[in-house]
Amino acid sequence: MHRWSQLFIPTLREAPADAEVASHKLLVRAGYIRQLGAGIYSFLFMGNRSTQKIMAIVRQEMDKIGQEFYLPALNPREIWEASGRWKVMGENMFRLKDRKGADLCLGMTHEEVMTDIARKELRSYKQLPQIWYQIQTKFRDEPRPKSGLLRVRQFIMKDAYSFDIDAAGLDVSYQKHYETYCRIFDRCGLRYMVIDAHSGAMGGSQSQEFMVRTPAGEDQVVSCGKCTYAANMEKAASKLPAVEDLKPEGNGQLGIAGPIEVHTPGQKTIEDVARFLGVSPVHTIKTLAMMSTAENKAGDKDDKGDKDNKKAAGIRAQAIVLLLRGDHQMNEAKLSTALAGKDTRPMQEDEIRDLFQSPAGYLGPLGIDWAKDMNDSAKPILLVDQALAGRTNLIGGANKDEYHVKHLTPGKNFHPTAYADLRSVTAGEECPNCGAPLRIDTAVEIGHIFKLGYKYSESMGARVLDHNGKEIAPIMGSYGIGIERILTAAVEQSNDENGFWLSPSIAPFEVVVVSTNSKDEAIRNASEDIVRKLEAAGFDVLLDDRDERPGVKFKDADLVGIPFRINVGKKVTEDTVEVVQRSTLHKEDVKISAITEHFQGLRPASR
RNA sequence: CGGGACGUAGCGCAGCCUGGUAGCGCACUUGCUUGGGGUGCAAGGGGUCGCGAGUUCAAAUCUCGCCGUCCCGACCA
Repeated sequence: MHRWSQLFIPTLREAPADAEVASHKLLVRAGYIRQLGAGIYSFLFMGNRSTQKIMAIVRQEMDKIGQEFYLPALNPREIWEASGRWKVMGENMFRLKDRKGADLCLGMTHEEVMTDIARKELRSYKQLPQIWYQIQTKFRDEPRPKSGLLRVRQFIMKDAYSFDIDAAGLDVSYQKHYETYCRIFDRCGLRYMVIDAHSGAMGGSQSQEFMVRTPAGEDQVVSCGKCTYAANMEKAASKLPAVEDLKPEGNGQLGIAGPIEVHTPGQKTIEDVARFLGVSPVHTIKTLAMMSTAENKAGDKDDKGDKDNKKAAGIRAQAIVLLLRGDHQMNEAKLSTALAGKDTRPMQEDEIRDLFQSPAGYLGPLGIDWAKDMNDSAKPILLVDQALAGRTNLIGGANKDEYHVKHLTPGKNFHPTAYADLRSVTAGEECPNCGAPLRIDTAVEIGHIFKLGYKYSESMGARVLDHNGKEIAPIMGSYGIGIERILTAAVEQSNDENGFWLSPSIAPFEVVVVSTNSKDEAIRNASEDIVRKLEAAGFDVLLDDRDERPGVKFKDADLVGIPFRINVGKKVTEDTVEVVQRSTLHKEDVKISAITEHFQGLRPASR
């Protein structure tokens, strides 16, 4: 029997001043966690019970589709060199040396170790498909740990990897994970959404994230209120209302006029220029100048050391000019996708002047010899956002101080290297599927499924023989769930000023029995009797037998996340206790003799 | 890594400007009291004032350096 009086559940009336978000404050106040350092937390009794239950659910569901492994957190440098990520991970990876001076790191994720096993062991298509998973501690040296358990440097992750002979097989493995993840999050009692995610340029053909809406989240999620469309900001699309182009000016001639320079003294921002010329920003072009930085994030399989990379950098750095509609915002992830994973940085003013002979605020597309296609690395690339395709008579920079140009028409007056989706969606724009207005929310990512493709199997040399005896690389998927984030998200979405409530499936206890007066023998006996009965029926029950005033116990019971409370008071003489549902605070009298049946009735059918 | 704030008892804070015996609330201990929403009374225990230098007769307080934590930004397969 779990007696509160004997347990360590250090509840706090006030949250530490450090805590900002609800889940952080409440998990500390409820005695679930304590902070050890920035982004490093200890789980105490209650917190550990909850995460253990979450892991049990994850295991049960994952065991239906895969096999559990347990891989080392301590990894030798070599396998990370093999995949090219020793370098790519940069400062985000914890690194250390052993006594012999050999480089080691703490795993941030386990594609390398899993693929290493695969390359050593898998030989034939007959061994495929495989789904391997583990529940493991990950380490990431976050530049800025924050928001309590939301962004930490050490955390538990369930990570799974699939190996298939072909893309069709990967589709099946991916779908299995999708369904499994839905079951896991459903069982954890979360309200979540599944969104299309940015899959990067690394051959990742599909990627979805499981998100929980909360103001504490760090991701921006675009979703449709009417249909099921939902996507990460980095991927989201929208329909734009048609824009009526400006009429060409001049002697009444039809069609499109040629570019005309206009004097725009002191007008630097889009808003200034639009106002000055008496037009809406939708008729203007926003010009952004970027410089590609050397490394190809997705690529570099062969990490030959600093010198070679720097040399390559010198060759590959390239100017990239972006054109967007004046009122649109550039999205870096989309830009990266358009550039096949290349990193970019904004150009310096003097670079713009040197390259384009234009002052920084007045850059425009005219008179520059743009690259013909994306592979033309000798000339600057002109990337034009799709929203400008088909538009006419736009206003843009004249490459000349205090001058803009009217009557710019893409494809006519200048020739883009390519069109691409480069802009961020904003709230209220139309859903690409159904046209209803889109909303944007912040959310926290609790799971991610990802079609990896061949990146790791190829770079690390995993090969199997196919039906024809031909050697091929297996195609992989990777699938993650943040264990603590399930807890955190659950707290974020179910709390009030007095505390939080978890689903019975992941709460440290399903019921707390409050003995309202521990000096009263009848009450005390009845309380223990109820606990015994419920435990016999398989419930996790906490008995609050502390010698405290009822008010103190009620406050604590409300705080600590337990979904049901039984108040044992004077009515025991009438065989009656009060059952309180924490989420609704709904109270009802229940006969002690029928207490087990009462709770069995509340249980989900499948168990 | 850039910008900002903070560091005094387990938690929340005052004291610092104007240098001189370290304080409040909660929590904790003991006794009494109370017993359905953090009961009341009384008596107690607990602090290297983040660390290190410096100035001074004297430093929580002034100066410098370091460390730590939080927030904004950058970053976030």
